[in-house]
Amino acid sequence: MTAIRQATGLAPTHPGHGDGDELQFCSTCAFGEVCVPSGYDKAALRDLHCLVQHTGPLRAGDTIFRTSDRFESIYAVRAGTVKTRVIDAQGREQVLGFHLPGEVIGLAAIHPAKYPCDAIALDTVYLCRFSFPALASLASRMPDVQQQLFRLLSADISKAAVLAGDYTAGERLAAFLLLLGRRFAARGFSATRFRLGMPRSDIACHLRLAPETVSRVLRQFQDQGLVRVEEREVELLQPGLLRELSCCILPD
Amino acid sequence: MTAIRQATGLAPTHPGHGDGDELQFCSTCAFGEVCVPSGYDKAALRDLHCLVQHTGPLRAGDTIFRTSDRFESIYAVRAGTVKTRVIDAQGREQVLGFHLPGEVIGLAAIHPAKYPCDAIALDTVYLCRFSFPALASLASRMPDVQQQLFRLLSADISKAAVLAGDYTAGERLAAFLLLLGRRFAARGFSATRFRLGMPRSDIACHLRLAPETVSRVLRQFQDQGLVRVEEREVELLQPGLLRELSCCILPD
DNA sequence: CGGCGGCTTGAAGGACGTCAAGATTAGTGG
DNA sequence: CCACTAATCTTGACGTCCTTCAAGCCGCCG
Repeated sequence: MTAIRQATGLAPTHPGHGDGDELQFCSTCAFGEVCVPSGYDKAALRDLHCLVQHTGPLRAGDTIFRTSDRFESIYAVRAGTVKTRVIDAQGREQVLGFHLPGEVIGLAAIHPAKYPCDAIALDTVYLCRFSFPALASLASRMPDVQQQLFRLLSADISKAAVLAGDYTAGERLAAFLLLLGRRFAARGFSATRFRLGMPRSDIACHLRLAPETVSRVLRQFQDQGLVRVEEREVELLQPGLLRELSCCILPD
Repeated sequence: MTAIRQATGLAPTHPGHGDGDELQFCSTCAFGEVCVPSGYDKAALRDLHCLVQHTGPLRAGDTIFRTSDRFESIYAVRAGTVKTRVIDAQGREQVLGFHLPGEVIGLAAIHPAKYPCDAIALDTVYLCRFSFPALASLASRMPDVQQQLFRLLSADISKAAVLAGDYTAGERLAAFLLLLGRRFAARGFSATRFRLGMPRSDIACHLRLAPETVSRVLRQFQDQGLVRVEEREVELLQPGLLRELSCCILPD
């Protein structure tokens, strides 16, 4: 990755371990406002930092949790890319989502008390692990923590709905690329120039398309001058047009 | 509805206002264990019952909340059927879900602080309205309430994922019918004999199919002896086979 | 070099959507 | 009670988007 970056003269386009120090990461993490001291008394802060456990590095293909594992913790991605997926009764894979640094996984497991999917590292991954019982107990004492958890949970409900609709391959792919860009931007990286952390087949599974269709549509986008794709490096050349294509999927 | 029920000699197949008294409803509601006294001190219970507001009746077509309305409350359905939907940029309707008595709507609005969809009564509807700020404040003091909210939120994340997959029309319809039956059963009604509270077109929108396809597949199911459909009355004749058809969608 | 996985490209087939017309029911007012 | 209209549902014929199948390409690594 580093080689490609240097060769093409790209600015850093992907959050990686070492791109920022601990504190800098925490400020862009979904739990940031919870973890970073903000006027709480010392006892509460000690509790908080006790329940966070840094894990990693995990290698590509490593499993973070598996379907039916007993639910104990939620995780914030600190570096790398994680995919969540289910394997249905016929052995077909369904990719539920990709998770970038600063994003949280495992929330869907609260209700059944079991993880409803597998979480798998797509490259070298570092995580923050939060014991959920400890977090819930802390939330009872700190309304901000409770509020943040409610928000994270609520946001996940809407995310799932985004790709549930009945859209064409082009609409879905345009929305996927734009959304990925926005999520990188929210973490301080370029919204128009980034690296896909996953193979085409995973993108296809996620968008309910055949890998061949992903290939064809990307080629078509490139021929129309909408994007530039080289391997997994992507540049969005005409975000406005992509936006128009995806307008029926993305909210704003 | 009552006329048809009597004419066909069906047992009561649909929860309606008057099918049970207040307390009986509350015992099957998603908030039941929160609302029904269970060892809390009197002050807490008074708070709780203050923040619940009974509303209704609403008529078919009435709106409970609209997209972009400021988020203030979540609702439990007490009687009737509610659909949630979004209208995309091209004016196409997407039905996100149908909500039966005992189920909760509005949770996806916490994060953006606005409702992300419309909620519309499909027939005569009664609701319990919970002020969310009051509920969150109560949750800080009552861990059980907090836990229940976490569970409800978490469950909604998984629900959205169920129909997001890449399945055939038959698989989706089979899963839809079975799931509806289970939800009725969870509220004390028959799991195999119930009334569809919505038109075919709404089912189609929900399952990402054309209304014509819903019609055709239902007819096919009937010809195969899997179901009996008469108007909106449905009887699942071979739940086992339906289960097999839908096995890649439904968990258990 | 040679093998392997990921990606691309082409051709053929299928599942579902679209269009159009007819059937059945519910609702309304005479 | 009946006629009339509108809405919902059904059924058929045809078209389309995407998948499937098959083959070839490219970069990577032993």
